[in-house]
Amino acid sequence: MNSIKDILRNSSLRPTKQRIMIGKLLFNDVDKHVTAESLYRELKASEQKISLATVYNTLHDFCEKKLLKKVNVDAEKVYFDTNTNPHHHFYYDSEKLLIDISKDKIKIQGLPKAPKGKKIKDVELIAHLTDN
Amino acid sequence: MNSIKDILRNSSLRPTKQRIMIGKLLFNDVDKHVTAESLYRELKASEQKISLATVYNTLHDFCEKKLLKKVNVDAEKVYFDTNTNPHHHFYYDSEKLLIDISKDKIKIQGLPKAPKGKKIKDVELIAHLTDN
DNA sequence: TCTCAGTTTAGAATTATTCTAATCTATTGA
DNA sequence: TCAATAGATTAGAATAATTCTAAACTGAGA
Repeated sequence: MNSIKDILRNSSLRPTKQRIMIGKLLFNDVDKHVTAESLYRELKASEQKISLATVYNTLHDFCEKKLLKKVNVDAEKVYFDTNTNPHHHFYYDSEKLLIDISKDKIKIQGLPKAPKGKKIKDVELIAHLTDN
Repeated sequence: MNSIKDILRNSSLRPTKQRIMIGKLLFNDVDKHVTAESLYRELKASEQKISLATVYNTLHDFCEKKLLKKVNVDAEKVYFDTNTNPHHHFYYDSEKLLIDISKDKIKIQGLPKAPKGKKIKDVELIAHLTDN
């Protein structure tokens, strides 16, 4: 079992107090979808002292190191997903809730090839759910 | 040929000066992808007087009336697409440029069915392009 | 241990978006 | 036709989301 410190060091991120606090919340549990704001609230509730700016910085650092995956769903909400395997999402529009769909279930055919000099880095598929 | 006023009236939106200004920029031309900010700059350049808040309000009104389609790609950029047919997108990450992919080219298989009481309203697929 | 060159943090600044009070407009009825 | 009014629309002000940057911290080398 990797400690948070090891995870950080393996990604050449210094294991600072703030990053460990955040890492504990993110990586000791099942897969999660968080926002900067939701994490910040969780941290405050646990009496930890950290600024919202640091939460943002850390989430972005983690993304760069592929420890998290950024998911843009809603204009006013960026989610960070601890599941970094290629996969897709259901999004519950009214509940603002994100659910993973495993990638190997889904087959996408007919995607045009990328123009010269470009390649497809990532395919994001989000199925929006509403009440029926 | 529908005038902008007709388009607005058909959607039960009052044909105000501001909406007509915006409608002219959006609906008299080929398909476009705009942001509130980019539209606002265009309007200012043409000496029209309008507030950024009104541009936001109008874009959202147009979306509600299905005259535009909102596309969330990038955390810090919401696009509005004048092509309201179901379709998908290429996104040029570095250029922040959005390109339509016609829906009938693409086949998506294996999408789980929506949970009880929910239905899939919309499937958004964005293929991110980077330099290779 | 002491420097010094990055790194990291978080308050301040900026940017994006929404709210709401004031203004405008279409309709109704005299 | 015209005034009153209810609802729609606008845009300045407020809020919320995100980034910037100066100060604090840390680790490697002497």
